Amino acid sequence: MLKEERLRTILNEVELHNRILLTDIAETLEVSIDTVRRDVKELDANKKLKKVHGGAVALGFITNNTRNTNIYALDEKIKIAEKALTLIKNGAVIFIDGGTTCLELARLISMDSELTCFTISLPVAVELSSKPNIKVIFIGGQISKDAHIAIGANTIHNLSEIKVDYSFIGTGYVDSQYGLTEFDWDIVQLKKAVIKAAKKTVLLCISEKLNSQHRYKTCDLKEINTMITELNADNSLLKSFKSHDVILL
Amino acid sequence: MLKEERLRTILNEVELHNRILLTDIAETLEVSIDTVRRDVKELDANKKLKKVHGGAVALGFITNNTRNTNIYALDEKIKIAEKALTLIKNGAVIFIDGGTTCLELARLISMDSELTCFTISLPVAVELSSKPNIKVIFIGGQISKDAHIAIGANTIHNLSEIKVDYSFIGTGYVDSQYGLTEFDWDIVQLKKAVIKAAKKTVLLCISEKLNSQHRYKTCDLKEINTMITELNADNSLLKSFKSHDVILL
DNA sequence: ACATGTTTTGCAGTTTTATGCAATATTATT
DNA sequence: AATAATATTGCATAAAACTGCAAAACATGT
Repeated sequence: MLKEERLRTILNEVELHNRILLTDIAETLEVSIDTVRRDVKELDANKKLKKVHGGAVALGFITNNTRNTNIYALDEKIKIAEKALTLIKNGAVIFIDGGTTCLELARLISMDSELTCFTISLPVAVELSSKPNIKVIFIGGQISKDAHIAIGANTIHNLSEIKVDYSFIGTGYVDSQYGLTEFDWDIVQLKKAVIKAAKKTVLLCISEKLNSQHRYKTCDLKEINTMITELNADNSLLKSFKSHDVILL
Repeated sequence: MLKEERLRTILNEVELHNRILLTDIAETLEVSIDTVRRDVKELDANKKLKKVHGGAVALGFITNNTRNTNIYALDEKIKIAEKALTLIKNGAVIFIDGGTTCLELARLISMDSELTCFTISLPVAVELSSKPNIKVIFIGGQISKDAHIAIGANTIHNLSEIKVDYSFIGTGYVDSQYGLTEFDWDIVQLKKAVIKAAKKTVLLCISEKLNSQHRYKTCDLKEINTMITELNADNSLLKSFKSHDVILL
């Protein structure tokens, strides 16, 4: 049996069962345990699986554990969040919006950084509150069942009384002509308040949402100071945004 | 079974039930208690959960009282919460405090019940927001790192503008003579506001806290309409509360 | 076909890791 | 204070991982 076949077989087994024992593989492939060990080591080095004591497990087996939902385009969102993170200086006062991309940003903030973070998002607040040096202020309100954020008049009123250095927000839809739009009227009111409460607004937006629009308008593009999206976003999509300050990965 | 699988199983159990007993895990996984202990220790070191005497609790499942990291008391807390649940009628407007006992109450509320719930506790809000028919209103404020509740002047101000049917609260210490007391002055101010915001206040309190007191006073016992504690609480402890309206299990 | 160098494989000895057990210490509970 | 439950520690054993080495398999150039 060729080595390549063995590697393929091992990987298949791991992906099928999420885990394998080296002894089992050695037996079924009729090679020595040392050979299997070397193979698995190689696969591990190539990030195909994770080698553990006594066997190997599929990559997704270890990670993703604390994440309860499967997030669409997670990799892209993490990259965007990483870029956004570079804007945050120690000691800053920021606002972090709801949505999965913003949640990734909250996740990425290091334990050591000292920040004051306002948020309306329950998951973001939970994530941040475990970081000892982050002062977390939750803007209260009724919690929406779908987005898990505080909404309503009281939330908007509270937002009107603060001014943060940076506001990191998401949007439902964004288009060079129509600006930022949403499906939900209440969300629009909220986002308007968020933008008003910020010296600078940073839009975190996967390319999927570029050049799409909906019924209710949050703001024009010119009110957004920085937009972060993927580099691989279709150039034709991006050129219409070029007149504005767009950071790409 | 691979060690990796065990770690994952333990983590899953913790996240599912918020708490586990080492003895239970050892039995289900068919390994020695020492092994489980080592595993949990490792998970704790990796910040995946928090190890406590006799077991482990999920992160985010935080007590507001360091004295009380004992997971055995949880059974009692659940019983107390179950009793408290009987007071909640459909359509009611209630407030639920922070702390593990109140969190248990939030967990027990059924998916079908229609309620309006105010809270200052992040874990309670997270728990309730998954229930479709509960209107959850989070009273905003700065999130305290230890208790994971909103505190501060804004929180207290917001509380001053609401009136709920029932307020379910916990306390650090309770004594027939000194009433409800706390270790923390800010918490006292908050609890005063909570009591003021309620038509009726229900104290959820494990017997461990009976006849203990601390520096700062929240209120007299007579301001509490109902106190719920365990039946097995020492009778001598309870008789001094008899002049008040005390519900026992 | 042959020699040479490289890669792969299995083996033996050694080191590391995982696990359970027992003795002791610490922590809850009464 | 006494008792029970849980933690910690050191140790023994077994399994697994690592290391160096030599034989086998393979590739390559002549």
